[in-house]
Parts: sequence; C-alpha cells; structure tokens
Amino acid sequence: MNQFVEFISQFISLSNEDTIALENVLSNKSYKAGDKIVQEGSICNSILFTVSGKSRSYFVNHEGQEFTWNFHFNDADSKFENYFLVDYYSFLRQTPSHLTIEALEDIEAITLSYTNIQKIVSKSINLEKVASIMSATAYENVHKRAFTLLTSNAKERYLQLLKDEPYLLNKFQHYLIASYLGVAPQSLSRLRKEISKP
Amino acid sequence: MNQFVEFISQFISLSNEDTIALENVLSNKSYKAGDKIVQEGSICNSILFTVSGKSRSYFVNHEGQEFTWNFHFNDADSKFENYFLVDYYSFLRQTPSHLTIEALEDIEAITLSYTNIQKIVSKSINLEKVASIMSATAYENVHKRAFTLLTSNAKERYLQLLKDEPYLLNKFQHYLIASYLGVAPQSLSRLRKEISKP
DNA sequence: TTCATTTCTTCACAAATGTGAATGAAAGTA
DNA sequence: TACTTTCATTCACATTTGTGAAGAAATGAA
Repeated sequence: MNQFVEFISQFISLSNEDTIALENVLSNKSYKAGDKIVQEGSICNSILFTVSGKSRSYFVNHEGQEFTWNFHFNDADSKFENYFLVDYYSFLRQTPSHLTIEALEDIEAITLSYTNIQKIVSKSINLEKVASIMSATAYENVHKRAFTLLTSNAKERYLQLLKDEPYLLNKFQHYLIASYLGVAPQSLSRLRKEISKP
Repeated sequence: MNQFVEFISQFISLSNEDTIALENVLSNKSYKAGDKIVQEGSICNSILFTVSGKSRSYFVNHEGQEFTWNFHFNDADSKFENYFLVDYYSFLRQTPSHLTIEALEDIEAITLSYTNIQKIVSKSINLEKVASIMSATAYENVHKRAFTLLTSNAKERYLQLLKDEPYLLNKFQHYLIASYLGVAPQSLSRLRKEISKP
C-alpha cells in the first residue's frame, strides 16, 4: 500500500473509493542529494511525503545566515511532521515560500499537488479531513517550536532536544543541529562539553 | 450585523442561510478585567472573538516565568489574529491548554463553541471554510512568531516590532512587550535607549 | 594506505542579555 | 493633597552567547 495512504489511514478510515481517489492523485518523485526540493521565493504547490532519504528545511535571514527549521526523514525515529516536505505557509496561501528544503541524500517521495488536493477534498467529506489533519499537524509543530524558542535559552533547548529527539544528533551534522537550536556551532560544542561532565 | 459574521464575510461570501446558521450558534460573553478567559491546563472548547477590551495570552515556563504570546484587541490597529481568544492547539485537538488568556480590561466577546463549529461545518461546504480560514490565520501567525524568534536577536525583534506594530507600545505596558519579545524588561529599556539616540 | 576536505572542538575575547538594586515617574487611592 | 503601588529606567556586574582562529578528529577521495 502507498505509504501516504497508510499515513492518512492512521487518522481516518478511508472507504475503498476514497482510497482509490486518493491514490489516483498521488505520484512519485525523486531528487538527488543537494537538490533544492522547495526553493525560497517560489510558490510551494505540492506537498511531498518522504519515503526515503534525509532532507532539511531552513530559513535564510537578511544577512544570508541559514537557520534550520526542521529535519525530514522517514524511519523508526521519525515523527509525523518529519515526513512532509512543504512550506505549509506558502502552500496554504499559494504565496512565495520563505523556506528552502534541501535534499541531504537522494530522496524518494510521494507528491500531492495543491490543485489535486482541492479536487479530492470537494469529492469526499472524509478526504477533506486529510487537509485538516495535515493542517493540525503543521500547526502543532510550529506552535511547539515557537514556544520553545520564546521560553527557553540555548542550554534548555539543547536539553530538550536530548530528551525529545536525541537521535537527531546521530543523523545530522552538529552544525545543522546548532542552527536548528538557534545557536552558533561553537556554542553547541560548549554546551555539550558542559553537560557531559558536571 | 454580528462582528464575527462580518469578519468571516471578508473571506467568503455567505448565503442568507449560512449567515443565519452561523449567527444561531454564536453567543455573547463578557469578562471583567483580571478574569482568566482561557486557563492553562483546561481544554479550550470555544473560540472567542473580541468585540471590545484588551487581553493578552501568555505561557508560563517551568520556573513560573510568564511569556506573552500575543496581545488581543479589536480596533483600527488590530490584525486578524488579535481578535481571537483561543489556544488553537488545545482547541484543535481538545487537549489541555498551554496558554493562559487574561483580560487586561473588561471584555465583550462573541463565542463559538467547538461542538457548534462541528455542527455548522457539516451543514454547509461554505461554512466549513470558516474553520480553514481560522486555521490558516492561526498558522501564519505562529509561523511568523517562530521565524522571528529563530532568526533574529533581541534588538532586531524590537526593531521589527517598531516597524510592524509600533502601536503596541502605547497600548500595553513595557514589561508585557518585553515578555512578548522574549527579553527582560531592563533589556528592553536598554534597547530603547540605544535606538532612540544613535 | 595517504592526502585533502570537512566538521568538531577548544580557546580567548567580544558582544549581547540577564539580574538585582536603586531611583524616579506615573498612576491609583484615601 | 499626600500616600501607596506599580512601572520604567538606569547602573554595575554576572552570565550567556557569538566570533574568529587554531588545532584535532572524522570523513571522503585517490
């Protein structure tokens, strides 16, 4: 079964017709390591669901500095939000993306376009929930990110990462983790040293 | 006309039946200054639309420190997200709220409950868009907040506030603005001094 | 393997931000 | 009015975080 359909089925039970309707609008896409999957400034007109390969999304500030927004992969460690390659903000409003998504490895993905999602949503009340599931997932993710950034300092954010998603440290380079936490790589090193031997 | 219906009408055109259906599930509610409109830990089961009065939403971290999430009011300066009194995260999933919303003045509001929103959504395809409009609005707001917190320092955040929503400085006390920016009140004072006379 | 490249760590110092105390201004109350 | 309370500002100092340079460690290529 299609992995995307499988994902959706965790939340709602799809009829046979719904499943077929959904599968019909999905297609496969692959990227090479280094490819830009979503490009800042262009409109994000599809949602990609990661089947294999690692990627990361990031913002660039006015000084050209990169800030990792999230890591994306699909394995035993991954959470829902990690599957999706999309600037949800750009996708919802069909406005230029602020986010860039870059393939760190070769990527296999399943794609669902903006126009296709509209088509299936208008066909079935049940499928319409697909959109709201993804919307809620995206919202929860960004909400948690904003909360953490507002309420805790670098050390607390690193400790929280150690607690909630320690596997990231083995999967991604530390300078990427640092930009995910919003600190300089050297500061992350210092925190790691400090925390490992108190 | 009901201010909430008016708000929704900016985005979608409602039929007479839709308008009546919507108005039927809305009710008025008022709070006194100091009241907790949304209480951390309890499930947020309605969306409140501010008609008059100022309030603020905030998180409390593990040390008991308060961090202002947003300011809420309805006047010429206000933006969409400022109208709504809701922990959207809690509302969507019907889970305990992380946010507290506190009335800073007496509040008049229009309320739409979670169960009522389900009712009207299942009745009309058009009304169903109400939910997605609010969802998108909430998402954009939190997305911008997370982006700013991740990519800029205290000074840049204050300069952005001066540019985007300078009226907040006249409406709310500076120690609240400081906790909105994620800095100590003294640090905000220092920044203001530094920026006013370069 | 060896060499080149990238990443991680460490250090010293600079810059940014937090903290507690003190002061004065502003607002509210009797 | 005087008194109290709250808030904004200022200061000195502490702590956190950033920065550039250097070297160590890891990784990848030949």
